[in-house]
This record gives sequence, C-alpha cells and structure tokens, in this order.
Amino acid sequence: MDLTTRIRRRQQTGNSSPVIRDYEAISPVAHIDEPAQRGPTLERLLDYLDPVFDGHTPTNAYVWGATGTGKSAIVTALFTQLSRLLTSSAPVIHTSTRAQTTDTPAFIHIDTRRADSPFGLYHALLDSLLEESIPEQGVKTEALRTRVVDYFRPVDRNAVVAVDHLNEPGGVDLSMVAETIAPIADSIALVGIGRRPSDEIEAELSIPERIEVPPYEHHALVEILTARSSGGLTEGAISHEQLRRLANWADGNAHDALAALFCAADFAEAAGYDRLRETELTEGMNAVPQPSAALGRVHTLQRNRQLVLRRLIDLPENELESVDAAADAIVQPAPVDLSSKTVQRFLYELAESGIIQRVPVSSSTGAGRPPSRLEPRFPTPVFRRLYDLDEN
DNA sequence: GATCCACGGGAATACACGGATG
DNA sequence: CATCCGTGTATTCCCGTGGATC
Repeated sequence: MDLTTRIRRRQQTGNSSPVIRDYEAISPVAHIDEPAQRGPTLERLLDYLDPVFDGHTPTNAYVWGATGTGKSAIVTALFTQLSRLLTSSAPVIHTSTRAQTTDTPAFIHIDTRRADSPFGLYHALLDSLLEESIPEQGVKTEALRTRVVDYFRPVDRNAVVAVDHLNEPGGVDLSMVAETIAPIADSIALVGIGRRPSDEIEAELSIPERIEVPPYEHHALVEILTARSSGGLTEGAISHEQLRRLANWADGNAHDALAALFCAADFAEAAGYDRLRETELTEGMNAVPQPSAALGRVHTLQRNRQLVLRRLIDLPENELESVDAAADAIVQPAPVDLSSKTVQRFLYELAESGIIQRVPVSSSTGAGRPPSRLEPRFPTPVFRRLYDLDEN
C-alpha cells in the first residue's frame, strides 16, 4: 500500500475515531515484516536453508500446517530478509538481472492462487528474477519457459522457490508445479507450502525435507493479538482479558483470532463506543464461520469475482435462496458488465473453492432438483470493510 | 498475426420426484 | 415392491469469440 492510501485511510477514520486507529494493523491479510512467536519454526527453516550460506542449492522441501498458523507469513518474511541480507553483504554485479552476487541464490515466493497455470508460474519466476517487465499475454508459454531455462543456464545461478497455497480446492497441486518447474534446472530448490499433511501429498518429486508448522500456543496467540491491537486500536480499547478470551476461542488459529478482533473493533466503532464491550467481542467471534475460508484467499481473487462477492454479502436472505436468484440479484443494480450467466458460473466456482457454500434446501415444491441456498464461509464484515476502503 | 485470457452461451449430465411399468 | 421413465431444475463441462498485449 502506498503512502497516499495510508494517509487517506487515516483521514477517513480520523483522529476522533474512538476505537480503530489503523485498519491495516489489525487486518488478517496484512503483510508482516517480522513474524512473531515462531522462533523454533524459523530455526528449522534456517537449518534447512543452511547450504545456501555456502553457495549451494538446498534440497526440495514441503512446509505444512493447519490454516492460520502463519506459514505464508513466515516464509515470505524470511525470504525477503534473506535476499536483502545476502545480497547486501557481498559485491553486487550489475546485469540485467536483479542485484545478485554470483553465488547467492534468488529467493522467490510464488502464490499459486494467482499463478495457477504453467504460463503463470513462468511469469512469476521471471518477474522475480529479472528487472525488465515480463509480457502478460501475447507470447507463447513455451517462450517464457525458454527464458527461464536460459536464465538458469549459467552454472552459478540458483534459486529457492517457495510455491505457496498448494492443494487448495480448485487450486494447483504440487505435482503440476513439479512438472512445470523442477525439470528446468537442478539448481532450483522447490519449497512447497500447503495445508495437507506431509504424508498425504503425492508427487513425482523427491522431498527430503518436511517441516511442520504447529498451531500457535495460547500465550503466543495472546502476544500476537496484543501487539496487533496496540498498533491498530486506541489505548484501552480492548482489555488483556478480552484478548485472552479471543485467543482461547480461536484455538491457535491466528487468522480467525484476528478476523474476530477486526470485526469486534469495527462493530464497537460503528456503535460509537470507545472500547469493546462483551457484546461486540461475541458478535466478532460469531462473524467468523467455523471453519472459515481464509480472507487471503478472498483477497487474491480477481477483481470481478470480488465484486460479485461484495454484492452477494449485501443481498437479503430471500435472494440467497438459489444460485440463480442470487446471480440475477447481483447483476441487477448499477453497471456490472457481466451477464447473469457468468455471475452464476462465478458463484459455482466460489462454492467449489469453499469461499461460499451451497446448502441444499429441502425440497417440498415437487418438480425438479431443489436449489441450494448460498452461505458465505468467510468473515464478511472484514471483507466488506477492506473492500470498501480500497474502493476510495 | 500470435497468444493468452475472461466471458458467454449452450450442450451434456446429475438429481429429484411422481407416476407408469413389470 | 423394485425399477424405469419423463419432466423439470440444478450443476458441470466445454468451446468459440473478442479484447488486450506483444
């Protein structure tokens, strides 16, 4: 987020704002520079990456853990820091590539929620490796692949590539990534990241290293919530006891805890209170479905799908009674240059990926297959607020 | 002109139900 | 009674088209 946006957000909430100082600070989808409470996992990752410090390529690895354990946060933060520190400590060679020494690997993080095709994967790789801008279409997939292969032709070029959000419903699986990237060069180490337990993943790829990221301990989660709310909420807006309650409820899932905190704060703010009452806290927790789809998932959806979701969550109950009705209602107001049929397809896709759920409604009307009611499976108040802030 | 991608529309398939059939 | 059939929706699949980019 750029500076202008930040300032504008402050303007919107204003200094008089009783509860929330900075939405970004309590956002479950915010980028974290310094992951907290994950010391042991960081150490394991650093152990695994040890060959890097001698200029070698590590083996392939798989990092896994339940939702909301901070897998993505840890790896992205670690990779960012590593490339910063390793490149600045050695002489820089100026080429068309990003600043890199000859024997320092590139640390790349690819989100398969966005890069979900071979074309997308090659594009993401090149985009990280090269300064120049990479064509987004109009060029053959094979052409991009060739460029990646060419990049790795020099023997001293290597990379550690984290491939995040593997095996999500409707998403990319490890074997697809392995087929696409692994054959390019031996000097590429793949680090798969996903929820599926390590013994469940099947891939035609050797993965010697398996690292599990455990759920947060209760006290660790309290620490995180404390840090976040001291950054994003006003002084005294929430009590330590309330944070403990949240952490207890979330049971190690930082995503859900933050989402509930965000909702509760937002509710209190809207109601004009200067601190969170038990009512808001409870409502906040109730606003997070169990289990909940990740807001990060929603956040990375394409523009039009987010628009559809934004409208969906404001529909009255009676228009959620069938996919057909919802699609029609979504297309109704204001300009959407989408046909009802396309919105319908989006809704089915979103249901497929678990962001919304189709609940079969008991049919009594007789004729035909009964429709299904649509239920969002993510914390809608958070999405609504962040989406609307982004609009301005 | 080539290529990728998002849309859109229609075909094919699945499912539910009541009624007919064996 | 079990199974099949016809009708009506819901859901999934598939592919052509046009826009955007190179």
